[in-house]
Amino acid sequence: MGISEEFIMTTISPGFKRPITLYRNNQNMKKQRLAGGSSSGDGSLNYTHLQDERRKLPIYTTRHRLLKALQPMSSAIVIGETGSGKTTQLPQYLYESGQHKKLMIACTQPRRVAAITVAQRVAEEMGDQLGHTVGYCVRFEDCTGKDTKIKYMTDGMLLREAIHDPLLKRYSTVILDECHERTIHTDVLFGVVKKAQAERKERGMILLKIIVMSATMDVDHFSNYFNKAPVLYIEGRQYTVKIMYTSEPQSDYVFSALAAVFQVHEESPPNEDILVFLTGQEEIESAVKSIKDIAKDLSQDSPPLIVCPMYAALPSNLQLRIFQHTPKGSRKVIVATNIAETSITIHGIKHVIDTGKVKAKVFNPFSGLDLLKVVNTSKAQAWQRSGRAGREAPGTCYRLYTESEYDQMRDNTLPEIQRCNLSSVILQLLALGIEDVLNFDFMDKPSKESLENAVNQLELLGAVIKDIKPKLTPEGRKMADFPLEPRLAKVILAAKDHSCLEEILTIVSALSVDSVYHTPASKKDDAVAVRNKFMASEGDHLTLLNIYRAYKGVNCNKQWCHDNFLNGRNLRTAVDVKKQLKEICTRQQLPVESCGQDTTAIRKCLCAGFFMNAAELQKEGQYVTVSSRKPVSIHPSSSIFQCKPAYVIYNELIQTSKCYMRDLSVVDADWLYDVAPSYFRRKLSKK
DNA sequence: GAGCACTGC
Repeated sequence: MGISEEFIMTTISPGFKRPITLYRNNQNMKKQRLAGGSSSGDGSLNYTHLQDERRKLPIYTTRHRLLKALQPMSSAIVIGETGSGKTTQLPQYLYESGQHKKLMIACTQPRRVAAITVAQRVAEEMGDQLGHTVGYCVRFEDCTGKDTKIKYMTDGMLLREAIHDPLLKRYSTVILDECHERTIHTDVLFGVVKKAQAERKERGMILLKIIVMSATMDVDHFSNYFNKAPVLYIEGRQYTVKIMYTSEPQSDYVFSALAAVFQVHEESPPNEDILVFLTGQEEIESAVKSIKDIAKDLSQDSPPLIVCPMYAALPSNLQLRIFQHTPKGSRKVIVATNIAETSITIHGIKHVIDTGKVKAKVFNPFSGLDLLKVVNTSKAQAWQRSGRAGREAPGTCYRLYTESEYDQMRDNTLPEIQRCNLSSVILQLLALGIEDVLNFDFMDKPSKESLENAVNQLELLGAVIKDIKPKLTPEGRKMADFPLEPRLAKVILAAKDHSCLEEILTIVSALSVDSVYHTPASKKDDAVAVRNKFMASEGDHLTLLNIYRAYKGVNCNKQWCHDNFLNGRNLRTAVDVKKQLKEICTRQQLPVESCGQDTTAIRKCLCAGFFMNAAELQKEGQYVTVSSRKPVSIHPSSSIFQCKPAYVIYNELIQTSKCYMRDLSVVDADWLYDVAPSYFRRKLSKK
């Protein structure tokens, strides 16, 4: 093994070691050192103060040893807990020491906000204007310049860049941060940077240094993949979090969470805020209501409770409430989804209540259907959650499950790449010039079925030709240029033949952002009634077109969105997406034309990308899918729910009480045959 | 006649 004692700065103990056991309140209580400390500061701090701050970070004491160790290494794994300063400091150290060799240092993040805020902080620390030496690059925003040497970016962005430059020639170092999260992008990047490194070496070019940063302890896996790369450990700045387990398994985790909230509320001094992890919007809204109702009946002596819901679909103005300072003498309770696990950090949290549950997309390989289901978290997730109680001071985490239930949890969440449709990934790898995609060097290889599925879908779309190895077609190359799933990219390319790219770009943009609808549970009927005016008889795609046009017609007015139960944030994103897609179309010399009122042209284009998602009305009034004759129904939220057209196409199937088609358009059988004659001949002969 | 976690290009 390449791990040398000399390189191990400090060993830390994340949650996989046996902790000390104490007892109180009949509950098993445990003591554990956890991630803590905060590295983000406010923007007004001056340069000298910031330099002091930098020197106080745990990573600072190891600076020289770290640089000396990294100098000769082509690849390294850096393990550091939250608060160690690795994300802000390591790129600076490499730059200051000249190890960047005049090329850029890339540091990738799974999330946009992280890339932006870290870059801002580092620019400040260096006393430099953002976009000069230090910059960031995320979708819709490139804040880098000709002098940029340290570039923070989303992992997806580096992957996009790699399509046009597979050897990553502008970079001397690529730091892949937060690798323990195992996003589909970092997992693909692992293989891409490894290949670039080998090829640059072979061609005698400047070597590519790869640094993989992670909070995980599963270091051997990472190290082995990168040719037994050495592992460096950096100490974190952490506070003790007491872990409590329940003595008995809980049958109703929402009820237990409410009980826990009020137990903590009674036992703890005010100003110690509580963070509760639940699974979804509805559950959270109802829990928030219950907490408020119960709080009304509490005695006058107990501190006032401020209860805030938090989930991604919550409008931004309501999201901001969780960051407001808690008035002295009261207590804030935040009820959140796993958005509070990594994406946002809330100050003042002293108590975490962890139900041990999360809503996750579960892929059923037998039906080929996605299903959103409440499942148990992994151990890693549980530790991530408890860490949220120890960011600024020692805290407590109440786990609403027993210790033996904890022991039965899987260690890590399954990497995204093993539970997703891979058609985008395969298309990207082919565009990167990877010849043998089915045998690509993944750190954790997806199943053979899942890879073959993806290739088959791409073949249907005309993006690849199946030979001994799948080969990219010129059309596939064009599709890869779009930041869209292949089916939607295909719809755009098809628009050329129907002179309706303007409308198609709008619909595709609206489809590729989160829901443009906002439906508060209490005003469901109002929302449906008000939005009725946008409904198109041809289906949901044209309804989206109507909404987008109306939104632009009022100059993207926020109040109008609110009045019409639409999500302004997501509509705004759709406008940005459309602009970006339009630029790519212009580069590809696709004429952006409008078809006016001709919705037939639009629906024909949609068929080109979604013909494999067609359903046919049966005599009994039931729909079946054309691909597998599976019984399906129109989702009640669809604008054609009341109608019974002979043929429809849909964007996705979702299994709940029934198997529902979502986002539909009414189509003509002839259009389907025209767009994929051989596919439908095959399907016909099966009948 | 129903209900949708979270990211990202």
